[in-house]
Amino acid sequence: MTTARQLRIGDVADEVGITARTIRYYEELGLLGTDDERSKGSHRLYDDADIARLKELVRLRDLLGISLEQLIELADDARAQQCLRDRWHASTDDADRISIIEAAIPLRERQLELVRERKRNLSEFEAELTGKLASLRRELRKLTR
Amino acid sequence: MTTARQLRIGDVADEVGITARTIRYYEELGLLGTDDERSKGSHRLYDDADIARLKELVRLRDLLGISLEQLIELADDARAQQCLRDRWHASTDDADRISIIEAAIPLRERQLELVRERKRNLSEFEAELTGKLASLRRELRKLTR
DNA sequence: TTGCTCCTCACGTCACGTGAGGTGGC
DNA sequence: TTGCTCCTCACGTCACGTGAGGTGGC
Repeated sequence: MTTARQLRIGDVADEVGITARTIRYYEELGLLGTDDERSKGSHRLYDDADIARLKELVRLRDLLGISLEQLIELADDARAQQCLRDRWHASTDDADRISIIEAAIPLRERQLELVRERKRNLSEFEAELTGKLASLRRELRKLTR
Repeated sequence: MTTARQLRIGDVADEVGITARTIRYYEELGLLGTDDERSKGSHRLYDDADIARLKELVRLRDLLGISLEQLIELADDARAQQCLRDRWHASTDDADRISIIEAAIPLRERQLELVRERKRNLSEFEAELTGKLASLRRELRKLTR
């Protein structure tokens, strides 16, 4: 049993690049493990898995512009998957692991498609900007010659 | 004098892919020509230049995640530039046009740099996702064989 | 004249920001 | 014990959404 390092909310916020308020808000929305055994008023504690999760949420939010409502849906998908795993966890057999992986693959594929679509839109924008810059520079050369 | 087509706010909203409320809000913030001669209560009218401007604002907002406050700054830059042009407009000489172009170029260059940075971040994300997908598929093949 | 779209308030909402006032761990 | 970070309300803000009630143009 490895003792994972326990981080406080401020450290997590710094590492992820958000504020403590945002982390509490995401917990309130159910985007993070709700940590049932924490007694009211006591400090929240996080580990590296939580940091990885938050970083992914923030990236989906910022780079893809996904709303928190949509993030909750994705999380629900993931949780349904987790539930599936828990139910079959007594018999950690191959059928179990296969179904988990088969659920995870289309989720990642959807994310990948969103990333690529966004890149295409940006490439279009980039092309327009380079075009405008080229014509501006052409015009400038014509005038300064 | 070409009679530019006059569009109403709903048509503009449809074409740009936003709502009329958003257009009014942007006008309120000073992101669109404030149209001084419109009497209170009468309909707003737009032309193709307004549509182009709105489309660019929306793209900067959505693809680059730029806040409206920052968009206002950019608009102020552009307006200062416009002011410069107006002041020297009596003598539409080369020095005038050169200064305008020399002001426009770094503005476009900054936008281009932002677009490329965003693309780099997305490429990084894309690489991670393809990596995860590859290992998921490897795992699946190992289990189903 | 009849719809339809537009107008102006004005309150609601989402995703947090920002104190106020108080408690907990090195 | 002294700071420092944490806690929980709770109100503020940004970027609009969403009616309410009324007016204007084909």
